[in-house]
Amino acid sequence: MRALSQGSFSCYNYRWEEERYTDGSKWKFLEHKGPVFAPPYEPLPSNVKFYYDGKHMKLSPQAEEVATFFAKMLDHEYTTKEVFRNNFFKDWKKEMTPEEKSKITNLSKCDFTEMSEYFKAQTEARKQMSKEEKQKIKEENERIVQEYGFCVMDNHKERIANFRIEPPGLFRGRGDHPKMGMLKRRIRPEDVIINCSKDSKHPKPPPGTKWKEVRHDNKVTWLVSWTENIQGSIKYIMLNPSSRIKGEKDWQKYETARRLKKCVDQIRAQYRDDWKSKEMRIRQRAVALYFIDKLALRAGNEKEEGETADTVGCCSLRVEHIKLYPELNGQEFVVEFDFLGKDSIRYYNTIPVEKRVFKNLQLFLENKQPEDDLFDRLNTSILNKHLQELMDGLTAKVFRTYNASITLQQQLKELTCPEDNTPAKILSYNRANRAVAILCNHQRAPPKTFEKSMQNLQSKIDAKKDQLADARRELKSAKADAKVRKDEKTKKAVETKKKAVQRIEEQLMKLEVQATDREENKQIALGTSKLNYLDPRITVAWCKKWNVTIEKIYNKTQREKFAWAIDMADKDFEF
DNA sequence: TTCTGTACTTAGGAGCGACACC
DNA sequence: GGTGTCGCTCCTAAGTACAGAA
Repeated sequence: MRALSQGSFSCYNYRWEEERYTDGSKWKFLEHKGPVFAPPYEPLPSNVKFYYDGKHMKLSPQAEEVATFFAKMLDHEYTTKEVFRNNFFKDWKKEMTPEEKSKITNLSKCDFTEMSEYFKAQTEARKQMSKEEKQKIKEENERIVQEYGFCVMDNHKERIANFRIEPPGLFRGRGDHPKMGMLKRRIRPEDVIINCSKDSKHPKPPPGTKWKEVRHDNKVTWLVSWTENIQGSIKYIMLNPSSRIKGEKDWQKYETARRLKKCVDQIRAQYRDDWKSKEMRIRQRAVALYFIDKLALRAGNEKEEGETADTVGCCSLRVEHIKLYPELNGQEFVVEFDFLGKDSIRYYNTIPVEKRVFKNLQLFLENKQPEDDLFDRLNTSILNKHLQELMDGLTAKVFRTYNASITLQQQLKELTCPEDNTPAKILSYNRANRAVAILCNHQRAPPKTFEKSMQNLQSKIDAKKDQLADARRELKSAKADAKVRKDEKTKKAVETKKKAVQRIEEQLMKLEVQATDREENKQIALGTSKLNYLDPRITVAWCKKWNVTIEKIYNKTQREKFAWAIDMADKDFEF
């Protein structure tokens, strides 16, 4: 592997040698066409009516548009939630004319069903379109991608990730979000900041409009930004993961994690030592770091109360999120974690910890209320400052990357049997991947059709087993036949039957492997760790070592994102 | 030190199209 | 040809991190 600092980087699209910028610039030249805006609102046909308190009411276009957002979500349980309904109604009223506002005073008296039916019919009609019509739409989409989906950054044509501006609609937060149902307003050119280089052809705003600003900031990587109205945060249009700028950043991330590998033993020794510190803040820091390292918890930045769902990470854990058991199920010093993490995904885990950690936790809990911070002398900024002193570039999240990648490597070593066939090897890979997903708590809702699809697979397996039994019987009788007759023809028949048995055995095994894999994956999402935490070079090396084609592990998008790794890792790569 | 704003990464789910199967 | 299944892509929310102002 080449050194990062040399900046040489050649893969499918990149066959060049160039210096990295050392002054913090991200590019010298940047040219693009600007964003694609959401299509304008098309008023409903006059036969699609809205009713208030049982009576037809024609809505003004603005009020109607917002009403359609609600109508489109009618089947979702969101619309039954109190918070959602209140937020929606409040924002909807802001879009009404004074007359509408005075009439429509109760959301429960609003009847959106005709609108809802109309949109369902439209979806259905879209499905029923002829091949030609569908092809035409596809081509039009393709044209837009060709025009707006690419930019030029320093001599390279690059794919843009999200060149379409988010359309207006109702905000759907995750979990118990206090702002769910609020109106996410339409973004206009006047809201948009364009970033490109001075000497590029600047994107043109749609006729009759202006950009909010055109700037030329090459210290950042984004092309377009705007401020959304729900949280007041900035949204960006950036490049695709396959781009040079994202690929290098990704590479750098894994290189930082590999540097941690070299000093992690020392860091662990130190935080263990710090459990004994005289200073409370150091003990807290040391215990938090232990959790981040051992359990791959997220850092846990503070959040503004009431602005978002109530979720926590390590530094923001509260007393109510852990329980201490001096003894539980035959194990000593057990900590039970139960809290909502990112995306309101529940983290539940009981783990035995060392006595010192346990005693420290007892100390941290003393005289506190359930809603008090567990680590009251600590936040992510303090923790990261400390980590920075231990290793250049070290932050809390590097531990997640490091532990994920090292786990994959170890698990692959442990689980891969050289004599296994390819499907079995892939099962081992998925199991190693799964170990990481479990560590990182990457969950998914079990697919709605899970039970059924499992049953289907099982009946396929049963059918295959029957088929195998038949084939074996046939083989047996062929053998008996051959023993009696002893001629070429019957001998040949035995060989054919033997092959058939073998083939069916292989098919059966493949199905069984598939069933195991699927069952074990019911509530676990492998994609997130594959995409964000596992050094792709580990995977590339494993594929090369065991002659598994990379296509079996990475799909096209993933191969594009990891082109740098596919290009540079050989079978001996060690994380 | 705390707060705020900004930039960028990480996350799960919806929806859609390809493909297998009947 | 119709239907069910599944993987992929897109979408955008929700994190982390850090700089600079207050």
